[in-house]
Amino acid sequence: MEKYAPHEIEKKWQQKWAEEDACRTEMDPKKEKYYVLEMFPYPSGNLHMGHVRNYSIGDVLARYKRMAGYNVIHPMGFDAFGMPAENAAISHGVRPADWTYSNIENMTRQQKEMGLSYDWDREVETCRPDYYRWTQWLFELFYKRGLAYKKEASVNWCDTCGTVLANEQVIEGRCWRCDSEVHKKQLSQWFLKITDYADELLKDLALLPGWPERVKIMQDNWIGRSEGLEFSLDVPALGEKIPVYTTRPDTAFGVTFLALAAEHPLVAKICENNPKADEIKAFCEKARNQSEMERTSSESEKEGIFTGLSCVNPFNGKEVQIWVTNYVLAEYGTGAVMGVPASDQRDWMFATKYGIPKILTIQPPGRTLSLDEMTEAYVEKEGSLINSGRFDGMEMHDAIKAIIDEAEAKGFGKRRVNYRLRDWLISRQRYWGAPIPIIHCEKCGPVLVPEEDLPVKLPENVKFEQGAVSPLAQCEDFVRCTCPKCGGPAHRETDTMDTFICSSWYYLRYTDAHNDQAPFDKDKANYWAPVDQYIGGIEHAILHLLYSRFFTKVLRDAGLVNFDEPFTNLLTQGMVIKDGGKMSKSKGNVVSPEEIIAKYGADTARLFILFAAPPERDLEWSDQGVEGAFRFLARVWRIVLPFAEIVKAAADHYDVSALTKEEKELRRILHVTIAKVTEDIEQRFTFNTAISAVMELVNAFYPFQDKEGVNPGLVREVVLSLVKLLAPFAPHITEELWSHVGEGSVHAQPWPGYDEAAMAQDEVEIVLQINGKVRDRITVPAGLDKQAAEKAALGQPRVQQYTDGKTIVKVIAVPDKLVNIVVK
RNA sequence: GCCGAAGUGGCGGAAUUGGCAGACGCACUUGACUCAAAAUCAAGCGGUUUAACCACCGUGCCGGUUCGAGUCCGGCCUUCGGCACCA
Repeated sequence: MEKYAPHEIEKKWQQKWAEEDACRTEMDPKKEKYYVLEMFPYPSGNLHMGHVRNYSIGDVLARYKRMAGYNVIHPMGFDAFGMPAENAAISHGVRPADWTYSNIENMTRQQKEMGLSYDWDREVETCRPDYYRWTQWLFELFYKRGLAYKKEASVNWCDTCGTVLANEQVIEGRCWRCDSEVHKKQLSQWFLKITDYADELLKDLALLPGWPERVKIMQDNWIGRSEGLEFSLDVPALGEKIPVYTTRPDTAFGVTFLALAAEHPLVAKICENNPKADEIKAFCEKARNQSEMERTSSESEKEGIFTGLSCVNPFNGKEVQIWVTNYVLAEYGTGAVMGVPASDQRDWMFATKYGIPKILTIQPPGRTLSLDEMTEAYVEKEGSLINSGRFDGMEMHDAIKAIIDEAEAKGFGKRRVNYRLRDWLISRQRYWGAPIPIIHCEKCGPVLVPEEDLPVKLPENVKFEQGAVSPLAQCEDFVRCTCPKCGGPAHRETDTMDTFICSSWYYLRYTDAHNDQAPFDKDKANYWAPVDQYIGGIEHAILHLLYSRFFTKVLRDAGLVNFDEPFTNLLTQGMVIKDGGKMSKSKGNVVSPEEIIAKYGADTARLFILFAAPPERDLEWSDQGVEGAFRFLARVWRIVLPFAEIVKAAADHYDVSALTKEEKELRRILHVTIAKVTEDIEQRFTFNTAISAVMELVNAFYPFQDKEGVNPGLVREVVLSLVKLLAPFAPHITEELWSHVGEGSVHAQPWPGYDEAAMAQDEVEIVLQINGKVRDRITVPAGLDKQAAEKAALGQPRVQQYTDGKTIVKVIAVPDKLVNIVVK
């Protein structure tokens, strides 16, 4: 017998599969489909262990589902636009396209070396004109539906990347990609109106029982729905009204000031003819220059300036001072807030600092607060109203309703729902992205590039320089054009789209990757999509996973797809860590997949990574664990091959009743294993326990290699099942072994079924407990009833020893498990 | 501050419905094979105690429910992750 030599085997079968197009799938409405998708990678140049883990999990599912009889689509592609390509252009002078395509080539080679069962014919690369043509087409669709607009706004700007960022891409005030501090800039930018779908995006989380709870909670928090009252306060001196939003209308009688955001539009008018105008303007300027971190940290100082003006609280007619502050957010609600120091901690701190009065309007149940003794605001949502005129004594939740009703009845306010979610800022002042297909005409304003002129291709004659403005804006040939509407001189939009747009619809393009008439054919998309099982990192919990949901809903409303949600089930895999931390170049703890595959082969790499931890948890890399996985595969090799002749000669059907006791036990273990592996893959995704079950089967089978005259029918059953059970995890070695024992490809075999009857035991060991402590074990016939088990237990000498001279209070018997005797 | 997840041998982990804690693997120890080593095969492997059996202790901590708790309930502690002036 030859030794297990993974490299020859793997290369051989990878070639064969490629030649035979083994993973190619076609739409077939008669067959039930299954869509397995792993998040497509950014072409950084090399696969890392996180990719290996992601793809190994997906490949097990894809291969299993194929064997289970589904028409499986399992595609791969590249999320190929983005900053690093442009940075390479700046620092190394390579063209972003060349850099990207050579990385894709290398990573594709690495993916192929892993033996992943992708239908490469469906591959998409988002930076190719035949893909971004349709990204642009979809932008136009959004535009026509009123979901894309350009507006001047205070936006997040990253100096290092030289571009604006979406809210979702700012993490603790820093850029998600380069970690440099983000600051606000007033710019005119393109947005997608995701807020139009805020309510549905929130509500439909309920349609996703197959998503991890924490991802749904994160999206829920991010959307941040709140219900409350919007009402206006008159400013008699200006003849204006200031609308405010509050979730605590019950505290409306406690308002002692009105707080405006420094960016509030009314600030300019307040400054007209105002003796404090210079001071106010200086304050606003200072607030605007504070970093995101300084302004949004809850610990930072609340500052403000009195405008000298007042407005009127419509609920009680009282005058309240108008202040401009640094802690009210311009973008949320109305950019103005009613200040209630007694019921809001921020307002409390602000009022204390500036000597603004406080009025207590809520008393908690069971105790009496007084302002003199309070050191902080009472913010609990419990209690009843005081100092609130006609609402005094009312329970606060009832008061919320009553007060909103009154505001609506009197016409100065209305019920309102607010979201934390903001519209998606999609403009990027960068080159390597899909150009926004808009032409700016002096006469006609912004005009869509006609559909037949798409794609708006990226020009190639551009310069890349550190710190320069977008290369596209400097490219005269690109910028200058004529208006499609009036034919007059015009200029192109030079911003490109956020790459998250490209990745918001790629899973649909896979269903019809070569279509040059439409982004995808409706029937094909509706057959294959939604994705049945999506697998990827938790880092996309909000970003990509929220954007894709938004896209899907818009496409549904446009009649392009007939489902509400893109990803029916989601599995968020844990990180691969080593020495307690995430693998990273800076920590120097990186293990390269290429090295591992070169040393042990892809099957070992896959098996280790699937065995070391359940998919959702972080996985600690262990070089010795990899050795163990390799040893196991070699063990399988050694147990299967010597039986090849027997297996080939034996018949499929054999007389089970003729098996010896040991043989029968082996067959029992086999069927238990099949059931266990099937359940673990199908329902729990616990590949670690599935693999351990196969190891136990191999351990049970091992002694049989030395035995004479083992039943050939049983040997055949065990060997063929074993190879099939392991096939999704280690596709190459199993294919090689299959070529010695079976016909065709193992991956085209039906998944083995199990026989409940074979799983049954004749005898079982039960535990005998005295007061819950295990004192003995006995073997009894399976299915022995309670009385008989009890009797057998009480007859045991060890049991008698413990019960002797004591009173038996109670006996609990659980058939096939235990007998517990309670004594006193 | 709010929300969430987790805490089990030397290590990764298992115990799916409240019923034998530690499956499987790694590491380690011993034996076989070998001139020797590696590989392989066989056996052992939570702690205290013991020649051995036995016994006692043991799933972050304190308490509760139960014949029986890693699992359920109440109260903490620690670690990690997310959100964080959203009115």
